[in-house]
Parts: sequence; structure tokens; C-alpha cells
Amino acid sequence: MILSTKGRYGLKAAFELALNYGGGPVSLKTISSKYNISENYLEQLLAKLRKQGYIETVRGVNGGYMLARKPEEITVGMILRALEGEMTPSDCLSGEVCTRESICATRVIFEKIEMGINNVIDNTYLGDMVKQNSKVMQEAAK
Amino acid sequence: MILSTKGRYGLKAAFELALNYGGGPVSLKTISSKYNISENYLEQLLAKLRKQGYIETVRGVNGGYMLARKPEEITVGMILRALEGEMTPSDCLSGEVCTRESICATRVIFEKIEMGINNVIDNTYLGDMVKQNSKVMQEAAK
DNA sequence: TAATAGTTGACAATTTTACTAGGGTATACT
DNA sequence: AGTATACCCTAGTAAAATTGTCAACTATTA
Repeated sequence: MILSTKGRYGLKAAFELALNYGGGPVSLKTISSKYNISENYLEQLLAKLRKQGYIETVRGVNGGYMLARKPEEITVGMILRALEGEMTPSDCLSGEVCTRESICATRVIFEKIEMGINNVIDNTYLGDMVKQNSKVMQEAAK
Repeated sequence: MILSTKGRYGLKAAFELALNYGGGPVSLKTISSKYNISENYLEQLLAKLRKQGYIETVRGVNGGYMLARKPEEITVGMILRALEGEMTPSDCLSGEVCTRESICATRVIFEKIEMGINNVIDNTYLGDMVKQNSKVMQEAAK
């Protein structure tokens, strides 16, 4: 399993905010009960997203969370990295120096895997997910 | 970090065996000292690969480990899955049922990520790594 | 039969994960 | 003003995963 609940829960929450974009703040309680995620835990995940500038909050009665930018401007990669850290398959790619030549053969593989992942998460926007979802919903309604 | 040391160390060891394919068994000590991996820990990883039929062992003096098949017949994916389990980004793809419709929007992302990873690891063979490596070595020698 | 080398199972330190608990602060509504 | 609502923040914590270590055992060969 590549993604922990941090990334999975966080992406679900971000998607929910994207669905409600432009419709005022969505409360923590609403999200956590809809997706069956612990309220306090989700709060911590959303705090990370807020600190990195992806979401904004409104305090007080009728407050809640909302995307700080358009869903078309936030990629899945931004959300996942904010929550999980850099998505590298190996230390080798994020600092560790390869002294032994032969190790580099495995490094090539890790680089390819990383490219494969980044290719997906950096080219998919929350807006795409919303579109995709409404398509699926229309199909289901038929 | 997507891969734990299991996958990283194990792939390095498998690559080493591929380098020495056809040249008799390679001892645990040789591999662990070359890659600076704990002998006993690496032993556990190699045991997994043996149980899944990717490597064979010879006990006693001059014994060691060797690939059970040609490097051209073993993919990186086989090695990584044997060590890390299925490479899914989310439970959602490996059993967990999606009851709430909206969750499926995130599921689509996870599927794409999984495809991206599988595309790399299932299409790269240990033999490819050996070839790649000898190319790099030749370049370095110039 | 001694030395080498893999086999097995128990166990242990450390880190990460996935929470829980609870007090603090801002806002809106009455 | 008071109160309920809802985010804010820090600390703690149990369980799991990670990353090993140790020791006794078995097989092989020189």
C-alpha cells in the first residue's frame, strides 16, 4: 500500500471541497461524517493543507473549510505531497548518494517508477475529478 | 517514500544475482558487504524470494544464492511484489468496497497511479538492468 | 571433522500511523 | 452580553510497521 490514510483521507476531503467550490465553507463534521473519518484526525490533515495554502477556513458558526484556489488550479500531486511528503520510491532519489556504481542500476528503476507516479498526480486536477464524477453520476442516473 | 528497505535492498540483491547469473552461487556475505546491508536482514528478504521461486540456494562451503530463472524472465515487479506485497496505492483497489459514490472519484486516481507503477515494474526485467548497467559502465570507462 | 554457509524462530529498538483528549479562539445569532 | 458553533493547537498514546539482532540448527565440502 503506497498511500497512507493521510493521503487517502486528505484527497477525499479536498475532492469534497472541490465539489462544493463556490458554495461557501464546508464544516469538518460534514466531511468526516460523510466519509466516515475521525473528526480530530481529519482536522490535522486539513491543517496541513491550510498551512500550505491550498485551503482556507472560516471560523465561528456556519464556518468551515474551502479551497483557496480554483479546483482547476490544484493538482492531486499538490495535495498528496502536502500530506505524505515527497513521493519518491527510494532515498536514492532524494539525497542519499550512490557511491557504488552498481546501485545505480536500481536507481534507474526507481526513477522510472517516480516518473510514472508523478505523471499521473501532477497532471490530474481536482477540477478533473469533479468533471469525472459528474459524468459517472449522470451515467448512474440513467 | 514508497518503497521500504525490503523492496530496495531486495531489488539490489536480485540485481547482483543477475549480474552473476551463470557464474555459480553468490554468498550472502558478498552481497551484504557490497551493498552495506545487514546480513541477517538481507537473509530474510532472500528467503522470501526463494519461497516464491525466484532464487535458489546452495548450502555449505562455496554455497550461496543464485537466480532460479534467467534474468530475462524475472521482472522488477515480481521481485518487488514478493517483498512488499501488492503495489496498490489504496485499499480501495485491493478489497475495500466503495459504498459512497463520491469516493469513486478518488478511486480513479488511485487506479491511474497503480497503472503507472505497474507499467514500469512489469516491463522491466533484471536482464534489462544488467544491460543498462554494462552500458553505463562502458561510458564511465571512456 | 572442522569450517563454511544457509535456515529458522524469537525478540527488540525505533519510527510511523492513526488516532484521542482537551483547552483555546473566533464568529454569529439571539 | 451570552452562548453555541466551529476552527486551532498541542500533547499523548496504542498499535503496527519497519528494521533490524541473536542464537541455535542443519547441510555441505575440504
